[in-house]
Amino acid sequence: MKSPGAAAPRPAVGARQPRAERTRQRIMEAGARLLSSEGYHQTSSKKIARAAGISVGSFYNHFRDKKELLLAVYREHVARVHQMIFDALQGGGLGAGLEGRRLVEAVVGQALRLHTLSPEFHRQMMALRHTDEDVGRVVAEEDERVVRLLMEMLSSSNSRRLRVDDLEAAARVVIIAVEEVVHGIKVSVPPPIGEERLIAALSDMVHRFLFR
Amino acid sequence: MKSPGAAAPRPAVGARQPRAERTRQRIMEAGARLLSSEGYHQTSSKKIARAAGISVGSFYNHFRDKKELLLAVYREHVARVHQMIFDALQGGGLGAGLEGRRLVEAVVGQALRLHTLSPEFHRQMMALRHTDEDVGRVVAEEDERVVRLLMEMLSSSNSRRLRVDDLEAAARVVIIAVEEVVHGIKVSVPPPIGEERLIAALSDMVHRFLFR
Amino acid sequence: MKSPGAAAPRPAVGARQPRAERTRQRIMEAGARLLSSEGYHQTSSKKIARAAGISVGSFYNHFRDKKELLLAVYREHVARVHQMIFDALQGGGLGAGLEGRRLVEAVVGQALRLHTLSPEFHRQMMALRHTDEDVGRVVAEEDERVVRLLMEMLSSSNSRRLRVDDLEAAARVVIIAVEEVVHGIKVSVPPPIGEERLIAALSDMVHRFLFR
Amino acid sequence: MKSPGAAAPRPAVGARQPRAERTRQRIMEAGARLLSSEGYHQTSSKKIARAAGISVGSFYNHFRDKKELLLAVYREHVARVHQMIFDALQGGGLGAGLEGRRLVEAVVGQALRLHTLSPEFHRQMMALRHTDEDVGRVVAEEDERVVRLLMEMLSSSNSRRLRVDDLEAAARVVIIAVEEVVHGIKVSVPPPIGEERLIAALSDMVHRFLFR
DNA sequence: TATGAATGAGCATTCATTCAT
DNA sequence: GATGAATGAATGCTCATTCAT
Repeated sequence: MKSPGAAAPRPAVGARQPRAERTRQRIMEAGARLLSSEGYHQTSSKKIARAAGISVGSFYNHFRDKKELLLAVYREHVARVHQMIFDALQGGGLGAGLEGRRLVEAVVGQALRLHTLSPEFHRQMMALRHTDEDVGRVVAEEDERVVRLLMEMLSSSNSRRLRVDDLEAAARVVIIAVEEVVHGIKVSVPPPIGEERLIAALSDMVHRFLFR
Repeated sequence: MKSPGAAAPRPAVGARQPRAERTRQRIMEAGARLLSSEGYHQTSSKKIARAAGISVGSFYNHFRDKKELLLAVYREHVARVHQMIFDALQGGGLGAGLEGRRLVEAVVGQALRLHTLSPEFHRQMMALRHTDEDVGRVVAEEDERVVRLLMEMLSSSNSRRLRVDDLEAAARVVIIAVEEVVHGIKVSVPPPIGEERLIAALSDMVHRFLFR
Repeated sequence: MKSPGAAAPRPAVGARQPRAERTRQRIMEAGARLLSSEGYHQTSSKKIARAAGISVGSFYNHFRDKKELLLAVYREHVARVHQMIFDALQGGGLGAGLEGRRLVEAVVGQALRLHTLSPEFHRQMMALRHTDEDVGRVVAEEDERVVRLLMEMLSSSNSRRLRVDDLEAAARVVIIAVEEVVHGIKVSVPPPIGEERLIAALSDMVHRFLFR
Repeated sequence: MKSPGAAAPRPAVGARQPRAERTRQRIMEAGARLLSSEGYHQTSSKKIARAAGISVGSFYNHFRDKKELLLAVYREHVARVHQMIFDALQGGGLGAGLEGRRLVEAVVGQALRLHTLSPEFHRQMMALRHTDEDVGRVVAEEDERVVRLLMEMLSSSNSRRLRVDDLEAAARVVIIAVEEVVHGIKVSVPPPIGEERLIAALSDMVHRFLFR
C-alpha cells in the first residue's frame, strides 16, 4: 500500500513565485469558506475575490473559472483526508491485517472524521456531483480510490472469518452505505434520533455483512 | 396501515375550475420534463411557460415561484410511488407479515422502481436537498414516511427471526443504504461493475443485518 | 423588374402588440444612432438601452443580441435605399432602357445618395463585413441584388452601344468601383481633392468602360 | 523616383542593442500572425506575449500599446510591398515609361501580389481604417504614396495616348477601383464568379479609362 | 530590460418576477 | 384568468495596462 498522492495540478507547492502562491492559497481558503457556507451557485467570483482580499481579475489569473477553484479545493480536502486515513492505518498495525469489529470501526470512524473536517463543503460536492459532469467525474475518481483501499484491506483479512466472496461489490456497497449514512447523520439538523444509535446500527450492519 | 395520502396542496384533481386545473397539469408536466432534463438552475420560468404552451404570467398565476412548482412535482411523484408500494404490499399478503428475503427484496425492488420512474428528476432532488432548505425539509418528510413504513413492517415480522432491537435506527440505516446504493447504481454511467452484483451485495447486507 | 422586398424578419410591422412594436422601433432608432457614431465595439447594450429609454432586459426581449440589432438596422436601411432606387428608375422611364451617360449618372447618383442617408452607419458595416461572418454574408447578399439590378439594366440597353460582353463581370467591377470610390470620398475628411473632380473621373471611367 | 523609405520609427534594423531588436522582431512576427488570424479585437496582449515567447510586461516595454504594434506591422508590410513595386518597375525599364496595357497590368498585378502576401492582415486593416482614427490616417498616408507613384508613371507616359487630363483624380479613382476589386476577389470565398473574368473586366475598365 | 501578478472597469447576457392591459 | 412586455440587479468573465521585484 502506498501513500496516496495528491494529484496536484500545479508544480511543487511553494516553488516559483512566492507571491502568486500566497495569493492562490488565500483564494482557496476564501473559496472553501464561501463555497461551504453559501453554496456554489450563490458564490460569485466577485464575492470570492473580495473575501480573499484581491481583485476579480486576479482570481481569474489563478483559476480558469469558478469550477476550477471548486475542484482544487475539493482535491486538497480529499488529499488531507486520505493522508489521515493512511496515517491512522499505519498506526493501527496495518501489517497484521485489520479485521472484524476493528476494521468496521476504522472505516466508520474515518467517514465520521471526514465530515467533521468540513461537512458543509462535502455537502456541496454531493449536490454538485449529480449536476455537473466534471464534478461528478472527479468525485467518482476519489471514490474509486477508497473502494480499492477497502478491497485491499478485506483481501488481507483472515479469510476464514470473511463472509463475502464478491469483494468488489461488497466494498462498493459498504462504502456507499457508510458514507451516506454518516452524511445523513451530519446533515440533518436536528437529527431525528441519536447519532450513537445510528452509528451502532450502521456498524452492526456492515459487520454482519462482512464477517462471521 | 393506511393508504398514503398525497398531501395535495389543491382540492381534488379535476374538481372546480376545469380550465385552471388543466393548465396547472400542463405546467406540472412541462416542469417535470424540463426539471429532469435540464436541471433546476438551468430551467427558466420562460422555458417552462413555453413548454407548457402558456405565458410566463400565467405560470405565476398558478405557482408562487419556481420552487413551488418543483415541490409540487416532487410531491406528485412521491405520491405515485407510495401508491405503488402500498398496492404491491397489499398484493403480497401484507397481513401475513413480509419477512426475511421476501421483505428485503420488496424494499430493494421498490427503490429500483422509484428510480426507474424518473431517475433524472430524482437526481435533481437529491442535489437540491443539500442546497435548498425547503427542498431538504420536504424530502426529509417523505423519508420519514418511508422509515415509519419499514418500521411497521419489521415490527409485524416474526420476532424470532428478527435480529435487531433498535428498530428505528435499523430502519433508518437500511433506508439510506438502499436508496443511495440504488441511486448510485442508476446514476453512474457506465457503472463500474454489473448492477446485479451490487444489488446482490446490497440485499445480502440488509438481510444479514435484519434477520437471522 | 419587381419591387425589392424588405426581407423583414418579423411579421407585419405594426401588427400584434403595438407597445412592443413601438419599443422595437425606439431601440432601432437609438441603435442606428449609436452604432453610427460610436462604432459596434464601442456601443454597449447598456448604452443602447439608455438611449432608447428602456431597460437592458427589454433590449434583449426584442433582439437576441447586439448583432441581431445591427443586422436589423442594416436591412431596414438597405430596404429604404432600394426603394429609392426603384422609384428613381421608374420615374426615369425604365421601359425605354437607360443607357450611356444617363445610366452611369443614375448609378453613381444612387451610390452618393446611399451614403448621404447615413454615411457613418455604412462605414461601420464596411468595417464589420470583413470581421464578422454574419455581417459579411448579409452585406454580400445585398450586393448581389444590386449586381443583378445593374445586369438587367445593361442587358436591356441598346446593344450596339454596349462595349462589354461579360455582363456579369462588368457589373460586379462597376458596382465595387462606384461604391468604394464614393465611399472613399464621403469618408475621407478632409478629402485630398475636390469631390466633383473624383466624381467626374469615376463617371468617365465607368462610361468609357461600358459604352462606346 | 526614389526608393520608398520605410518611415520606420526605430533606427536601422539590427543596429544598437541586438537583443532588444530581436525581441522586437519576435513580437512583430507573432503580432502579424495573430492579428491576421484572429483579428484586432480578439488578439489580447497576453496572447501576443505568449506567442512571442515573452512576458506581457516585455511587450509593453517595446510597444506603447496594441495599436502601436498594429501600425508597426502594417508599415513594415507596406514597406516590403513598395520595395517589390519599385524593383518590378526598375526591371520593366522604368525610364522608357510604362504605358497602355503594360502599365495597367503592372498596377493590377501589384495589387494582386499585395494581397497574396498577407490577405488576412490586409483585411483587418481595411476594417480598422474605418473605425480607428490613427489607423485611418496611416493607411491614408500610404495610399497617398501609391497615388503619387501612379501619377508619376502616368505623366511620364506618351501623352498622345493618354486620355485623361485630371491626372490626380484619375490616379485616385484607379487606385481605389483596383484595390477594392482585387480585395473583393480575394476576400469573398467562394467568389461568385471566376477570378480571371473579374481581373479581365477590371483591366479593361482601367485601360479604356486611361488610354486611347 | 525582463517579468508576470495585480488591477478593476467594463461587457454581454440571463432571469425571476411584476403588472398594465 | 391570461398575456407578454418590462424590469434591473446580478453573474461570469475579459483585457489593456501598470508596477514592484
